[in-house]
Amino acid sequence: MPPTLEEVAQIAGVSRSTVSRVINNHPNVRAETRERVWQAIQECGYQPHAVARSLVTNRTRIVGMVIPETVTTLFTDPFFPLLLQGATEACNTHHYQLLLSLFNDPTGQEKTYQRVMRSGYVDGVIVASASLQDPVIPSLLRDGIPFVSVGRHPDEQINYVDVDNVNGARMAVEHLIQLGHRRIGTITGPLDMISGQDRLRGYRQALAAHDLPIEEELIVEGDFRESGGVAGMQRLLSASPSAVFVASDIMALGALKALRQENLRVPQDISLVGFDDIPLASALEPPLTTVRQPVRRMGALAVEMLLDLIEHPGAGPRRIVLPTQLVIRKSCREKEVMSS
Amino acid sequence: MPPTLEEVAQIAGVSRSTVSRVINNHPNVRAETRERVWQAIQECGYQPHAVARSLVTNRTRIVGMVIPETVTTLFTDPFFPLLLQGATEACNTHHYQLLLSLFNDPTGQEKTYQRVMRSGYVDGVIVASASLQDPVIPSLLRDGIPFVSVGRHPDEQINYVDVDNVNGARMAVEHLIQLGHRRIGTITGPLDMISGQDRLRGYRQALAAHDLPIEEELIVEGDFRESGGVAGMQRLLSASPSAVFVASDIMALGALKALRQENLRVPQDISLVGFDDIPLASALEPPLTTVRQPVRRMGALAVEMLLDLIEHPGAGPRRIVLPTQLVIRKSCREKEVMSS
DNA sequence: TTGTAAGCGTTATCAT
DNA sequence: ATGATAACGCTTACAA
Repeated sequence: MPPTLEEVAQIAGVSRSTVSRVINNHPNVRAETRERVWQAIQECGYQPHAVARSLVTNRTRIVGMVIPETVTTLFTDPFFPLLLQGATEACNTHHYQLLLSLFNDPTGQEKTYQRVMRSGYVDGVIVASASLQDPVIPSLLRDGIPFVSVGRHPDEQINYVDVDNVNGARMAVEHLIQLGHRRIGTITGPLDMISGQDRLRGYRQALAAHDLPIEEELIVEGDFRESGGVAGMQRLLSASPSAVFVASDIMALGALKALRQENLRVPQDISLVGFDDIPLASALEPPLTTVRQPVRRMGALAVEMLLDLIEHPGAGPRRIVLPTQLVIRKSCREKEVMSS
Repeated sequence: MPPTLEEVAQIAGVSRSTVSRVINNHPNVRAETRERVWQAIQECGYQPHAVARSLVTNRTRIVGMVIPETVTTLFTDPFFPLLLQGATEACNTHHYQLLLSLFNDPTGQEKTYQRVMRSGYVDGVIVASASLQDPVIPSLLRDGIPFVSVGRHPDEQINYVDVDNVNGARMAVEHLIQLGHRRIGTITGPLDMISGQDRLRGYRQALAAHDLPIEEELIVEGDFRESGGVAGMQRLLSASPSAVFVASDIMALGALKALRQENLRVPQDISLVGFDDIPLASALEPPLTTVRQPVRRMGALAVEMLLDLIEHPGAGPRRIVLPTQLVIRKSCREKEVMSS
């Protein structure tokens, strides 16, 4: 049996409360007793029992990371790993812990939600890229559980951190425009996700800013998966774009494969820009020009925002939008101006 | 305030204990009261308070996943994500939760260990690919915390799940031998990890089985990272192998880049086999022949073994070794027999 | 500055 | 079959 407060108290010859005060550095303890208590603590290797503590403080120092059902298959995409890494690191520095919840059982969603969220184990949660109709966010709101969303959300009262998807996409497409491309297609993300919508919006903004027409046949909806990239590119080909902005690197890989299938070369026959800058991007042949987003940092900031929320509830909504960055590699090339 | 047992009891007109019995399906409750209690539970939306429950049962239904310091940078490698996914899914089906701990602060290792492991929040842990001198395993043993290691461990008493690294490596090298290669190099994993050692052992076994000499200059130690693959291949080149078994796909990517640098083509000039079968492998040019390991399954089995351990302590050591599988793509080619 | 005692929401023992 | 009641290990008034 691990030692308890009581035992430490015995050894130090004080009461339980005094030991408790020492551990929580309450001010009103005589320096000498404080000393004696610490010694007793060392002596028996005392470690506070977090569960018991939580029962009275109503705080567990555990935050949850909720990854909704729809995206668990994307786990091979380094987005979640990086987000997790950032989040865990922030937790470590603040002496919090991270509980990982995949909501991957569509039928039992609500049940799982109840079990996980209302068990009292988490002080708050981070919700990773929920689609707009995901039921988790409304539930959280209803239950008054502190949370921050990774990826912005139209609802006014929701705290989030996000990257500037609109601007990132816009930079990507403007890069293509500057290279002389005029027929620029896009394979979007799922349009029920804000990030999917935002990247499409950036695409539109870039075209509009350069007085290029927006043609619906140059826009096909994808799903952030490789297979979606393949299918998207196949459909897009009939609209014969000279360049394509693909809303994720994983889809860009699919697009590349589809092009190879058709014996089209990148960038000679068609230019490609991705989004994410996952390690794969630089490993592709040709190395992919793409938009880098600070995912790990986003994970860390999400945790910090959440802890702030937990410790200072009630303040106005918090939002952070991080910048993105265009990384130019070798998948784009100038479009020669044709005289025809 | 969420409802407590007491309130449910009030509504149902019974005592706290009876409600508790109903919730834990104890047999000795009259069907009719049971019914009334369930109704009361629905009525007020009661949810057991896990923390309070844990205090008395000494069980949290939380398992920890410990990822030691040395590997956190490898988080972009899909190994951990997949392991996590498998583990989380298994947790879900058994109504457990998963607490993720990266031990990424080398100085505070022991402190973090104490805080996380001895806080009483976890019923047991899974230790992911610790190096042989990692201090976590001895600590766990000392503290009597149930755990299973992902990756085998020489210590007799340690429970683990692993893949058959020896055999996987052996298959890979035998594939090269069958293609006619005789000078086969290898870039190993870190040799302070059992998986690194085992894959090297497989390499040696394959050569030995075919009466090929083992030349030390054909063996260079890597680190499971891309940069290690680059460096390894550069060194290996002076020994002029016609084929190389690289102990991880990520390193194989590095090796490929190093070869490109030297204007050597794969597989025309040199054949390459990797290990892991991460998504990158099939995306490379040429698609990489590699050894597939069931990582996700390993994660799920690790959790299941751990739960078994928690629920039936004391039984003999448990071990699972899963088979690996050679996936032939396009990075290897027959070695023409030269008459010189 | 320190100690006493109540209470957090459960489960478990022991009566009834 | 059900109800008191005592833990579980801690924090926190309140008293001294």
